[in-house]
Amino acid sequence: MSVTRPRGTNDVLPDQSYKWQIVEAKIREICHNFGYQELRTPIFEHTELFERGIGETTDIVEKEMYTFIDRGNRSMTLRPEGTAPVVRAFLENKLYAQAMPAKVYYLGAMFRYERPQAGRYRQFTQFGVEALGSSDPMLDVEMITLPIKVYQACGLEGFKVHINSIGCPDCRPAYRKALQDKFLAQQEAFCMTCQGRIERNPLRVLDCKVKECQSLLADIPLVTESLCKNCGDHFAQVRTYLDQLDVKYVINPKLVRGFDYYTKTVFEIIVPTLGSQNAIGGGGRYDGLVAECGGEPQPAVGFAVGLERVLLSLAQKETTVFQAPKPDLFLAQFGGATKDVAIALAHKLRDQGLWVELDYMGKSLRAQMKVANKLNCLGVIVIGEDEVAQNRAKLRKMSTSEEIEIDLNHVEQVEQAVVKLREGQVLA
RNA sequence: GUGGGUAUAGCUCAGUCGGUUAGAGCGCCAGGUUGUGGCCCUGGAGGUCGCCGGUUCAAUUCCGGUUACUCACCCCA
Repeated sequence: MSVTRPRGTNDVLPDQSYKWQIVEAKIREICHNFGYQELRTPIFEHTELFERGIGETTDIVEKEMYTFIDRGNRSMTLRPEGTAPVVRAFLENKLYAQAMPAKVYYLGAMFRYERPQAGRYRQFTQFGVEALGSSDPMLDVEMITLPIKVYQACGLEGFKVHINSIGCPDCRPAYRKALQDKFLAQQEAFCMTCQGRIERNPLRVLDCKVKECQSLLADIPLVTESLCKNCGDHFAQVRTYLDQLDVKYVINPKLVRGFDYYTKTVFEIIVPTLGSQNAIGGGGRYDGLVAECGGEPQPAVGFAVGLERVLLSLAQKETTVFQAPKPDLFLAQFGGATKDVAIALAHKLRDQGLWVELDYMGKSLRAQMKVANKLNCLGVIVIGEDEVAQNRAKLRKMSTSEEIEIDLNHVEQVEQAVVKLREGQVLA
């Protein structure tokens, strides 16, 4: 029996899971403020949805999907991203028949069969937002500002926003052709991967990391100068709103995204200190995807954030957002009747919403105090035979060793003391 | 899928130029304090030296393979 987790997966242990809960709570709060509601889709979908939605020739579809045949001989795929399922749910449940745009978010596990690396896992967690049914540039801007709010709420700093427009079916083909022709003229000068890209997706050559390739791009035409009027106006309006909101960004004409469905606005948010996998969020407009999935054409825009990467970049710096939770009280006892009293008291206090710890290992009082200290308990109540006899006990504030007497029959005395403990006030 | 690095206690790592009982710090447990934590002191538990094979009188050490981790490419969150 193997006790190792599958490659590229992670256990989130108790000393980390509270951080996830905080990030998730921030996300839900901010989505709520922006008016986005959660849409929960299945973990797996019909394989065809991703093949058509993401694009047959993308890396994800060609070699990264967890695809299996189910017992009914259907081809199923663990979702590698969240947008296509949202579009499917939008169409299947006829959300377009309700008030538009449809504003939804999702939060959950995605799966891609890739070689694991820092910030890249086979099962990873994405939070994403989608707005379907409107082409208003205001929504493009919300897709950039919303994740920024999330990062800021988590105490993350030092991220950079890159934006670009990659045009639409009216203007992109011409640009793509122009690039391709230019590259083909000196094809041998490019690296091997780029030579392949020239055929398949010449835009991808733009963000190649090989120096030789970059040096060949000096006088290539920029997408931003090849946009049709509609796309150009749209991009200008997006920038105007961003400026008005004082959002810092850089226009990166070489920013290209991997999925086929993007049109017009694309953006990425990067943490430069994160290593090679440094994009903590990205997205863009996908005005053609709804039609591609078989619905009436609907403009749409969205983004996704990789939570492992957010947590990773947060781990690089101290932040006050992530305070480890502390137990309110430890009830120390000596066994026998004192244990019975401690159990009963713990039960009552827990009913009042207090986090109450007990000893389950038969430890001595001294050892129980050590445990309480190790757990960072705010206070300890020692319950011995004298205390049981008199129905009174000492409550000790661990940070200062201050002690007060409490009446074991009056639970509200303990509650009041805990309020002070949580506030860091003196008890007396 | 391609290339590099690593694998010794729960964690971080020493170490063995191939040789008898493989170490440290931290953590864990107990005691010093027969009813009071942090600091200090003492003691204890805990390892098939990743796995399989080869060379050798002898392998944790050398060699090959394998798996995992890790970094980078590719790509992406």
